[in-house]
Amino acid sequence: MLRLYDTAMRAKVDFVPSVEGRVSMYVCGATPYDVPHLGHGRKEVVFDTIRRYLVWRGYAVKYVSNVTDIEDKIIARAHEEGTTEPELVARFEVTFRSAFDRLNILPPDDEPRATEWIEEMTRLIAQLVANGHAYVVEGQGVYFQVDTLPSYGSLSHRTLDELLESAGARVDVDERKRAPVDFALWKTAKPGEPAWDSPWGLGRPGWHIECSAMSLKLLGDGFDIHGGGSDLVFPHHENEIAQAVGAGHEFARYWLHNGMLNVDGQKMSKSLGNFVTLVDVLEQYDPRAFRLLVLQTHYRRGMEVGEKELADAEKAIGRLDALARRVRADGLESAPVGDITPFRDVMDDDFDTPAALAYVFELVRDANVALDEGLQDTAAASFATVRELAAELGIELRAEAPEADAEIDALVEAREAARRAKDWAESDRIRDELSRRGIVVEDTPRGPEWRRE
RNA sequence: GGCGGCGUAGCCGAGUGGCACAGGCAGAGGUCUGCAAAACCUUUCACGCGGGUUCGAUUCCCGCCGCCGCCUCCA
Repeated sequence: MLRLYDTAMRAKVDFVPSVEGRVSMYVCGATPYDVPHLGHGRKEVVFDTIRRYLVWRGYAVKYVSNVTDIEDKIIARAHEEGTTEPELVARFEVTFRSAFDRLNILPPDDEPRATEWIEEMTRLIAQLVANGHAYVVEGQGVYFQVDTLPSYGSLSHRTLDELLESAGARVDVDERKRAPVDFALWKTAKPGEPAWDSPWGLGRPGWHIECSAMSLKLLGDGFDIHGGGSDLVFPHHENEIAQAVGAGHEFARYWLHNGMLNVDGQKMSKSLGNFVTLVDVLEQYDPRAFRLLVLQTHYRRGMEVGEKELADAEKAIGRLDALARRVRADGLESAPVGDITPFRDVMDDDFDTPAALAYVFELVRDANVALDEGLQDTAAASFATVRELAAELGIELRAEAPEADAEIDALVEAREAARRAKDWAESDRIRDELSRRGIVVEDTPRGPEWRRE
């Protein structure tokens, strides 16, 4: 039985999809007004891994993740750069997607853009106005009236009183709203801003309404899983629920949130200015190392990331690849997958990827031991399991055959000749020469083998 | 101030009411190697502090200290 931690219940609960064998999930995507940072990367890796696991577990999964392509920050940034909003978004979307591709993130089944679903949003807003949950402020827009919905706060476990007490303590209260906690559903356009038509005049949707409208439309009422970063629990996800419920819909049945990523113990974020871009890290390190690092921490916890952590993870990846090379050299690549039960058991327990990886690395050792002892069948079986489970976690092992290179081959051969002649000075000199060219030579029972570092 | 989370070896980081074999990285010693590399074996180092419940607490409860997140845009 698959169990997962539901934010609303604040507990691990049995996962029972609303339609047997099928899972519908929605994960809040990013607002591409700048390059992606490592936090985006973590979120993508976490939910991609959960999605892959559900598929691997036999569910037919429909995975939807949105692109917020209209929003205040996009407008501001486009203005700064003297470009248009669509151009800005298109440019950064490419950056996001290519970074995600390198992380082996599967594309969503559907990736709705906010601007393509305006009509759906205005319909939802109109419903909220009709139901008495929203009100219009002339010249400003439409607001959701929080105190009309008694269940407000159920996800983030806050009461209206608590919210009213702290609201305004840190933020300027908008004078036109009936209560400080009320939030915008529709924002009236100022001159020069991109705008869409609506029953309340030209304007654009509020951030929260997008996700409610698009998730309900694409996945239907009562879809199974809604995910996102833990910093979205309040107010974003709370508001999504309010909008859907207020309009008479049943919303997500399970809420999953990934923990934040810390640099030197502090949350990494745009506002703190301590963020590291995903692009930089993926250029400096094997993208699989970042993925491994993310999965070595449980998804709900905060995790530390820095150069040391990334370098360590890269070495761990090297260990996997080294085994793959060994196995390929022995021609043991095809074997049935062995025991996956320990893996499934820990993954079924709220996606415990650190424990799952521990099992994978135990199998790596088993395979190496078997190879050392000449137990080829055993080795092949362990390796097949390693490869299968690593791939399930989105990590592909590499055992590239060294590409043909006459010059390198000649050097390696010359070194071999020197070694045969026991001319160690010469053979070491050649090895140093190769090393300068980024070539690693390993002397194996089958003779010397080389690869690029 | 309100709500929540966390504090496990040198670092990252799982887990558990019953001896702490998690795992990765690093350190030490060894096997293999001409030397390496890779691999394997052995090994050093840890449950923040104080109470309580219990036969037994790192695990459950309370308090304290420290750190972090949310309460505002945020993954």
